[in-house]
Amino acid sequence: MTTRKIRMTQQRRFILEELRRIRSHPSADEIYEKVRRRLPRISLGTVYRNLNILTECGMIQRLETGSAQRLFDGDPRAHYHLRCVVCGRVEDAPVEPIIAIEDALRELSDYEIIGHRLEFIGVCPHCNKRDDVERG
Amino acid sequence: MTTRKIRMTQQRRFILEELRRIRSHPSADEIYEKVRRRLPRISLGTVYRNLNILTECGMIQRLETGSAQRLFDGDPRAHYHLRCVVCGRVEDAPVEPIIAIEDALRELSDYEIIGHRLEFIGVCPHCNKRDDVERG
DNA sequence: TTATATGCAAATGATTTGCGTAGTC
DNA sequence: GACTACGCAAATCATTTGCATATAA
Repeated sequence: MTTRKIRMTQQRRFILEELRRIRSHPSADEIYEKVRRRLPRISLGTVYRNLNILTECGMIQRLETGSAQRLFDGDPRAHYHLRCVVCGRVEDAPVEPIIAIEDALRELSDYEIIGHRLEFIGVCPHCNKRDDVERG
Repeated sequence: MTTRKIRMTQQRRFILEELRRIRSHPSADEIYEKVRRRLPRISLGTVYRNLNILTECGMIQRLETGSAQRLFDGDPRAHYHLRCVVCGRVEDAPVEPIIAIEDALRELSDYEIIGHRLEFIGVCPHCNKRDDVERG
């Protein structure tokens, strides 16, 4: 449990800034493209390293997706997500987290429960509209 | 939307059998190792192909994990999971799914909600015991 | 000053795919 | 017999890592 010293480099700051500015939940590659406009010599490896460090520090969150590619969330607070099955986009769900949801399980399981993740699955308005058109 | 004909090959049947027999949620590689005992010439590619086809058919489920590796679940019914943060093991959570959980969001979101996934995070009894020992 | 971080490129690891052959329906 | 699936090996894709150099504290 060595406490590591974190230096605030330009790369790290820009990555964090982009992540906080964007409402969506971008992939490492999307962040790389954004930051590259301001820091043309940054490498993709550096982006990955920083995303991992910032995740470990609890300054950002890493989202699991169905595919191999992960997404990142600049908001470190507990909140739920809403995923579009058609286009894969992930947004924050406009509901507050319900911590009480863990209580029932505490009595029924021999696990020590420390949290939960809830994700809603749906079709976003954009894809919904497009589906209508395609169906005629 | 071409309806594809699915043939029940030995490989496919054995994969399905293993997945249904096992209570845990194995990776493609673990399934490969199990099936290989009965079908020594099966290839890992075939295992992946079948796991994907069975997932598309809704006969099994594919689980997202924090890492790149996916896990598979022989139970196709809607149910929640319980993940150990220490060892990564995933079990079924001993609670019934609550469909009503989606209702609140239907009014608050412009997404067409079609489902949700809930995962509890905790420490399994096995890892909990080990932690105690290590802390002394 | 000195440990931490970077850029680059090569390595990794899980998963997918092309192709010729085998097996199911 | 026709068409799906298989085994094998090579390809792909996201992510990680080794190393020499640069930079924040």
